[in-house]
Formats: sequence, C-alpha cells, structure tokens
Amino acid sequence: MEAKSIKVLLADDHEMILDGLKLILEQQDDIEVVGEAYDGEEVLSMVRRLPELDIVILDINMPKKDGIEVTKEIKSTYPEVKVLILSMYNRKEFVKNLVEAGTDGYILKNAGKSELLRAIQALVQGEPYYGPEITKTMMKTYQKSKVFDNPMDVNLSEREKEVVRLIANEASTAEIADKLFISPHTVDSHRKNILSKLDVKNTAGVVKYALQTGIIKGFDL
Amino acid sequence: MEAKSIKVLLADDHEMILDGLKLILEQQDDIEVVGEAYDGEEVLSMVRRLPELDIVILDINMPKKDGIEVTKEIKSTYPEVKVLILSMYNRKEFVKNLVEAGTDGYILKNAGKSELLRAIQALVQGEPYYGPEITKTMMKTYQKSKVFDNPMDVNLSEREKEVVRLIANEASTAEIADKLFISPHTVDSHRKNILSKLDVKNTAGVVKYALQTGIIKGFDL
DNA sequence: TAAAAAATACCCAAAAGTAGGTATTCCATT
DNA sequence: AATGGAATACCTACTTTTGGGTATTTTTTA
Repeated sequence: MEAKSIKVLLADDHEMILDGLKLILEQQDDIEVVGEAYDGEEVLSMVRRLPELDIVILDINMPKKDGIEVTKEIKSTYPEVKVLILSMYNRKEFVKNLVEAGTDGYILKNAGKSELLRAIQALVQGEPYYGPEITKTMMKTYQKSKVFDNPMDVNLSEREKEVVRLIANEASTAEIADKLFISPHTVDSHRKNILSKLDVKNTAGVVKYALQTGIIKGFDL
Repeated sequence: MEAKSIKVLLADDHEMILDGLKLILEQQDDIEVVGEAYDGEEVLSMVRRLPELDIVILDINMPKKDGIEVTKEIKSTYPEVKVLILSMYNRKEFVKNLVEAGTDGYILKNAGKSELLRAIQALVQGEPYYGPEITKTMMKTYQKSKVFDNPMDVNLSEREKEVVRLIANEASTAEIADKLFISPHTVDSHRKNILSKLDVKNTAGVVKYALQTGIIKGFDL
C-alpha cells in the first residue's frame, strides 16, 4: 500500500508542456501535482507556501529567475526538497552549474515518460538521477579537463553577460560602447575575456552560447 | 452522439512532449491518436499508410525533414489532411513560410491545452486557426512590408544553409571554403547573400537565425 | 527552350573583430 | 592591509567580415 503520494511542483513557462507533464504525472496514482509555476520567482514563493513538498520539476530557461538560481535558493533553504531539472539542451556548462547548484536530477525533454517516472522514483528514494546523455556529457568533460589544473569557470560577470546580449543582438563594438557609456577599448577587452572564458573562437560561438544558455531569449521578432 | 472520432497523427522529436500531447488528446473522447512520429520522413510515410487521417500535428524543428517541407508534401498529395503546426518560436519568416506551405493552423507551445483543443476543433470544421501571438506577428509584418514592393523571400538555398551551419559552428570564411571545396570569394558571396536575405547585420544575426529556425541544432557539446 | 535562380569567382575598400600585451581604479573578501 | 577579481582603457598588429560592384556557368523552373 502507498504510505503517501509524492507531492510534485511543476515549473515551465510553456503552458502546453506544463499541461502535458501534469497529465503524465497525474496518471500515476502515487504522484500528486500540488502546484504549477510559470517563472522562477513563482516557483520560490510556492515552495515557501507548500509544506511536505517532495519534488520540484524545473525547466532551466524560465523568466525572472532561471533554473540554476532557483535551485540554489531552494537548496539553501529547503535542502530536503528534491530538484529535478528538465531541459531541452545538454550543454556542459549547464550540467556543471546545475550540479554545483545542488540539483538532484537532470533529464532532457526528449527523454520519454518512462525516464521521467524513473527519475522521480530515484529522487524520492534519495538517489540522484541523471539521464544517459547527461552522464555522457559529464564523462566527456571530466576526461578532457584534468579537473585539477583548469578550474575553468564559465561564469561570466554581469557586465560580460550584458556585452554578450548586445553582441547577440547584432551590435558592433562601437555600438556596444555607446550603449554602455564606456570606451570601445573596454568593450574589446570584454570581448576578449568572453571569448576565452567561453572557449569559443568568434562571435558565432558567443551567440550560440547566449542562445543555448538562455542569456538571451529565443524570442524577439 | 459523436459520428466518428477525429484521427490525429502526432510528430515531435521530443518524446516527452509527444507523450504529454498524447495524453491531452486521448483525454478527449472525440479525438483518437492514430500515430506518432519522431522525424519528418516518418511523418510522411505514416500519412501515406493512414487512411481517414484528419489532422497532423507537427513540430517545426524535426530531424530529416522540417515542418515546412513536410507540410508542403502532405498538402500536395493529401490536401484534405489538416496540418497544425506546434512551435516553440514565433519568427516572422516561419509564419510566412508555413502559411505559404499550406498550414491550416499554427500555435505556440506556450499556448495552453485549451487552445490546442480549440485549434483542432477549428481545423476539423475546415477553418484555419492561428494563435493570438501568431496573428500579431502577421499583422506587424503586413504593416511594415507594403506587400507589393518587396517580395523578400527568406528562403535560403541548400548551399546557403550549409554555409550558415558552418558559420554557426565558428568556421571562418577560409575554413568554410576549404570544407566546401570552393573559393573563399564564393563563400564571401554566399555570406553577403545570406545577410541580405535574412535581413541581419552581421554574423551574430546569422547565428541567431540558425538556432532559432533549427537550421542548426541546439545540441553539440 | 527561354528565363530565372543558384552557385561559382573575382575586384576594391572600409569596417569590425581577434590576439597579444599593459595598466589603473574600484570593490570585495581574506 | 592585502590579494584578487572585475571593470575600465589603451597600444600594436593582423585577420576577418562587410559592402559595393561585376561576371560566368550550371541548374531549375516556367
């Protein structure tokens, strides 16, 4: 007999995905969806208000506060609440940051329903769950970066992120300098630092990174 | 009483989304999911094999053949089958191309379950259905482009798409020329044509377009 | 088969980005 | 008080991209 059902909070800014997930989970008689949120801040306020919450299922790219920040805040205040990340992408920096933030699980959206349920079961039993693709990514990264010599933090400063956003919006160095009220020389310096931090070769790499990590949104027609 | 249920074919390369959609639709007693596909070619072969199919629900970004191509092929052979596009993005070129391809409906993934059902109902009654955001996009574009003077086709040729992919993968003009066994001059020409076709200012714009339209995948760590 | 579209290739010049430095100031954390 | 990171700014030099053309060949389509 089921002692009590697993209480889940869902967060995704795509309503349809949210609806779908909800149905998948509600089909299970040992899972109960106790809340839904559309952005990071909403998640946090709901976590505060919901006692006995077992699992929070988070999309990485959410308005207001992204999955990484939300995870950190949840884990610092309610470490017993499990956090499962559901993401479209599989970028090494993501995985790294999320593991550091204290995520308990991470699966891709192109995983199936069965994997989702497996992940949830793992989490309630206190085990972490990382999907096979994620595991592969971690392995690769682990092999390459000899862990010790290069800490290689891919954390851009706020200013750098600002520059990245402008670059991705097709601004030139001169235009960026204008908008930020700084010298073009400085923008150049930022660009150089960004290239080396992200380990990309040129603007193309920066833009790709910006879109993939959600530093800029895929929307803006 | 229901004369007969609406037969739907689902296509999306993200299994979880597929599972979710399936559940949403199967909850409705007048809708029947008669097939699921993970890529464009699969969709086409299923459409051929499934008689009496009413609606195909398509993601734009699919492996092998994208939503636009699939729509065109379906519409040319089976014009009575309704095509509903489900997309993450709302880019004006998308909407334009899809309308031209003969789509019957287009909604965003951040629309809700209710809108999905409404769209399906509209389609079976022979009416087109475009979500509110899409309509807004169309209005905007319509206002700006005085329709007559600039045809402004945003259809990149295959070769151009190849170049775009390489650009987005951080290749320089010289490197692209090498890989494609053509002169750097030619690559330059392609770049220029791409910039003007996409109406973007620089590489950043090209990469953004590539990612947003799925010309390149968000995956490749 | 004629016309249009796509792919190819080149020219010149200007603008922008990349790569290697150095250096100062400000701010936070030890 | 000191170390270190972040932001600022400049220098030289080289590479790449962009913008303005023109032009030939191949492929597609009307």
